[in-house]
Amino acid sequence: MPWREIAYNLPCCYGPGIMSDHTPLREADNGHAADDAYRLIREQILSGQRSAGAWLREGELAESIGVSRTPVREALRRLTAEGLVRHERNRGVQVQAWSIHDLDEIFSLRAVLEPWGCRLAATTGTIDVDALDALAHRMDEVAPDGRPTDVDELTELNNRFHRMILEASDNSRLAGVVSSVIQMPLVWRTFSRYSPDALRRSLAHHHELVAALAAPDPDWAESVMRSHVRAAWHSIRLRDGGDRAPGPELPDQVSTTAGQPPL
Amino acid sequence: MPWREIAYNLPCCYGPGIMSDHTPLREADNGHAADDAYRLIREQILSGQRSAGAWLREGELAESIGVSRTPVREALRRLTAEGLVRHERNRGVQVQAWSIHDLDEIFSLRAVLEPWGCRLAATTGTIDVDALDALAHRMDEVAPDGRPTDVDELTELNNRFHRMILEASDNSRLAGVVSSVIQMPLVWRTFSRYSPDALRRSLAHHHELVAALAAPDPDWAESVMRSHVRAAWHSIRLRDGGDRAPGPELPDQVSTTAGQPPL
DNA sequence: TACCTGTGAATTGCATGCAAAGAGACACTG
DNA sequence: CAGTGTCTCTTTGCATGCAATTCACAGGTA
Repeated sequence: MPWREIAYNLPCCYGPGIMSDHTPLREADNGHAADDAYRLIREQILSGQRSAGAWLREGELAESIGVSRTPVREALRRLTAEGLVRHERNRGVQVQAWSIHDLDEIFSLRAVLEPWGCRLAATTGTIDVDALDALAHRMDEVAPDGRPTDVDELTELNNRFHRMILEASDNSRLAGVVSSVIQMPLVWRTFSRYSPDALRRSLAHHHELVAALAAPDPDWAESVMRSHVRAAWHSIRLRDGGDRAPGPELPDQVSTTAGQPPL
Repeated sequence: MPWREIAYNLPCCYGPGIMSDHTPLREADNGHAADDAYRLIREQILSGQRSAGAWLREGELAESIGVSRTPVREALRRLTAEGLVRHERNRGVQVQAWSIHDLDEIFSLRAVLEPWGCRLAATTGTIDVDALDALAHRMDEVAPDGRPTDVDELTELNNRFHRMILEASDNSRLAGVVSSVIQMPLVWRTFSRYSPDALRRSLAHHHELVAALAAPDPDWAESVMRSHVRAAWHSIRLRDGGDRAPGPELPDQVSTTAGQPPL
């Protein structure tokens, strides 16, 4: 069967012969179309360029990114699995919309999982306390007196801080579950909602966590982390008109292990 | 633009013109190639037809299922996101291999999440106790005297029992997280590893859970569920040569809420 | 007006073919 | 004999085009 098209596929990357004039994104083109698509679309969602409820058209995305629809589809399926977008058969994909109820679900889950992970990290004792301490101090610098100079960097440092603790818990699924669940608050651009007081308290918690993990005292670590998460929950809700306390379904202490004197 | 191929795509489903003689699967063909591929591949993995470490070739799967490689790729990406298979760029996809350590991770997570969910279910009080009770009794019938007559049905009933409780917790993410995490034990074909004694105890737990949720007494419900999960953990490990107790990292009681008299 | 019905445009679903990346075999070189 | 280049074969990655579905909207009927 003869095939007459000459350059059916171009030699390497950079898709179809004719390309629209607005340069395709793919800044740090690493040669993996699907990965690029995933990263770029995800960024656009988290940065708010694509707002909740907006439809993501495969064709439009493919053109703007500079790849064909195939890798875009793959990226969209991945984002669907992560819960950032919703997929309806034969209709397309739209950016997931979040409600206060979602926020409550997420924080009540965090308020169970993160303290537990923190306890585990204190128990295994395999955490690099110095690195953790460095992160905490770096955050102080980025947010002197509770006023952040760079919200993005602060968020990034905070994520690394929490991730480091969870990874020391020796339960990789725990770390995976938490990070899959806390995607949404990123959309909320968490730290920009903190009052200076709340932010100062949050940073103080970090230092206290370092101390509890250095001790190491699992009860202390778990308890500080629970305070930390619940305080964050309040800080975010308060800015949102929602002034009732975070869900009554979560008692003040969910998980207290008996006894064991401090130190 | 002339197009000479006649049946380039066949009118509806059922892929390419020439099809190998061994009938493609797609038993309950619902007309959605990607979904069919996902379901069939998943079944083959869970049933053990594709054993851990085996490579899943897109071409082979596509042919055996009776679709093209595109929907197979989509199914494989989905399974990757769920952790059932591993994907290596340009090399392919292989069935995930599990270790005792994975089992411990999963059960220690369950031992935190399911009791908490059970507490929530008892607190919201929105659970259909009668339906739950019916499931518990049905399980008695399928496993009279701790000897299952149909392991598959028993597993299915058990899954429904636990899912029903988690869905009553009013935290959809909790249900999602648990079900995404407990895929692996399915591979272990859990109930076939239970001794008659262990299975009897497990079924008794179910009835006790119904009672605790009917009361409703959140402390009781939470506590029974914790026993239930930890007992299951032991039952599975004991059959595996591993005779040490499930990870010391999880104290016997992870989450005890103070006070509140029974009833 | 309310309710079908049909037509067209936009968009996804899927099959296919080429190009590129690995894996293994084998000869060649130091 | 170990290391290295090259050749081939297998398999994935991606671009593309047709088919099918959905939606909006216009026109016909009660």
